[in-house]
Amino acid sequence: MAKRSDTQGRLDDAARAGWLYYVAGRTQDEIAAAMSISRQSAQRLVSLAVAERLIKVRLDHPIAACLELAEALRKKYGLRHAEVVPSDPAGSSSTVGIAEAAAAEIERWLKRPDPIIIAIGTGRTLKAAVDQLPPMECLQHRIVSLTGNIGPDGSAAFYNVIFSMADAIKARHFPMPLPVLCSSAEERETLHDQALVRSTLQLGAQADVTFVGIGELGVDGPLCVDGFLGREEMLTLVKNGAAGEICGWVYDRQGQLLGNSINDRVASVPIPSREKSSVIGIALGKKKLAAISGALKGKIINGIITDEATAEQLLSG
Amino acid sequence: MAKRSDTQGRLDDAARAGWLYYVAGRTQDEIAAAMSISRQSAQRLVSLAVAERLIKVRLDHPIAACLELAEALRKKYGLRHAEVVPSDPAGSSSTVGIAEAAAAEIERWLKRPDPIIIAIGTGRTLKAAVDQLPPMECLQHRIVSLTGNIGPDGSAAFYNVIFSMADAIKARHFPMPLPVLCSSAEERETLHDQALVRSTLQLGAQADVTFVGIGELGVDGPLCVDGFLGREEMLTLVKNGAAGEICGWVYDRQGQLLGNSINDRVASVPIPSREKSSVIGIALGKKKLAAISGALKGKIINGIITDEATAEQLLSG
DNA sequence: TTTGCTCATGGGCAATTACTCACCAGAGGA
DNA sequence: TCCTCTGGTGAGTAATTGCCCATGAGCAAA
Repeated sequence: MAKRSDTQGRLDDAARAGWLYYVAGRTQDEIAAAMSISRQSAQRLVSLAVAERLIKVRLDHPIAACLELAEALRKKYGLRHAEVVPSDPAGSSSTVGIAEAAAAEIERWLKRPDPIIIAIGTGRTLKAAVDQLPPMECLQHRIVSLTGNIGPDGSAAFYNVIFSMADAIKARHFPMPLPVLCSSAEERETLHDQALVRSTLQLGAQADVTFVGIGELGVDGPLCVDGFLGREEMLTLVKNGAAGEICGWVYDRQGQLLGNSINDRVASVPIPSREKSSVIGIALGKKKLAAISGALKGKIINGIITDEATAEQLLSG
Repeated sequence: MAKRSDTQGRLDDAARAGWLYYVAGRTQDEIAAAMSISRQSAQRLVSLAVAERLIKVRLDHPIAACLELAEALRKKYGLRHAEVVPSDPAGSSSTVGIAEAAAAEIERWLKRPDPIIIAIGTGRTLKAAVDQLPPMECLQHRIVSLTGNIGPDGSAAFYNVIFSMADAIKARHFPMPLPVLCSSAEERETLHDQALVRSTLQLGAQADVTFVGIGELGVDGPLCVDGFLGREEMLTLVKNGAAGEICGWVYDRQGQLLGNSINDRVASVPIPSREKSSVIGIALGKKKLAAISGALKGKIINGIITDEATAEQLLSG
């Protein structure tokens, strides 16, 4: 019984010490003097107060909610990187805030002094992010595009992001001199066998970090809007369970690549290893929810940059 | 990337750093790495977060000694509410600790779902408490100031607390468009007869809970320091037995309002009924002892938030 | 354009804090 | 009674943090 009351008294002391430390801002030495104990004991009491959750810290800032969501996402999906930006309340645009955040993240990688390989996917959101990049000189790095740069009509694909990136960033960049979709698996094989293409493919496979957009499916999704797929093909895909697309690779709600689909004809570099490198998806919005969720569940990506509203839906789902 | 010079962005970063440090428990080195800044910058952001009061620390523990004192106070003076916080041993500041405790109590009232009327007095201690409040949405409540918001020189009275409160709390708030002291009893009557003022007076009278500071008298007391009373007037008051003031209402050591004094000219709302509502005084310190004691003895207040040392003196006296 | 001011930065260093180790005291069981 | 286990203590040491200073960028006034 002495033990019980001692424990109680110790918690009181812990509370007192914690109060003096955190609220009154005194040092542990001063607390030790005030309570007539050794400095080490004061330190123990303070850390006990923390461990017993007597001390509650709160952060009054809109960012706090975002950071908590990011932490939750990281935990739920085992991510290497998660970033949540505040939702634009009036937000209809799919790039508000997220583009800046993604640009900041890209910039962090570009600032590294050691040479790395950065792979870049495609998509409007990613393009908006890249457009936010300030001019930089990064001759130590190599930047490689995961997707072909030739559109369905033979012109340059507009949302091939690597050219926008090359405008701002001085680095060696490697576009893919291929269409986005081949007409058949055989054609893809032939094309991929070219020396130039092969080295680019190899480069992509070695990427240290990859940034990709995430496309939703449906007749309003980017694959259709940009003319890579016809309306009928798309409807068939959706009927077969397709939920989203990254660099043209189509997957279902669990993030499993579809086998009997256009995936045989996608000319893109396979998405780099999520074991050995960071693959960061950049997307937000209700329309993309299934696509983002699938990519996370199937571990097609191991990093995400999104907004508050989307993060909440991802966590509740 | 956004310009680093903009204040908003810097505060966001400070919030991020503060969150990572206090909530996630990372070291400043880790934060620096995560945010791609130097460790020193991370440290600056963390201390900025503290300086900007983005970080709020609260101690959640009923400390035995304080509880005992609180219980004794409650019994001795028949109080509805008594709260005692640990004294800062080296404490010179009159707001350390007590402000947090008072803020917690105010927050408890604000969190009530049923609509209530909260009346707010004045004073430095009370202002410090209100400054600790986190942003809240409480549209169901009404907050009314007991004192005028026009200072002796015609400017806005700085320690009129309701405006600070309005910054953090989203609720209907009703300041008093009056001076603190009128030049005569007649002027007061005229002013109080205005329709707008009358409705505010009425609102104040209906308050469910009232928070007031307690001011000591003397030439160093707030009435003099803030220029509401001249030195001579004050000395006369003290000679006549004045011991303290709440919202400008001056009372003696037994808590009886003085009849022949400035009380005829105080424009404040009468202190709400202690029979039907809670009137909580917030004060500590040896200088205020007579003022606090008088307010308790005369039942001008029926609740007190103070510190350990003051509580002990109140009980021994 | 120059000048002067403000403010963020990074380095270095001293103060402060956290952790590990060895030891001790009391409770409870064999 | 003795042993062991739990939980606390102080010392020493490594890690972390706070502060000062010189520097340089951005900006407004001259």
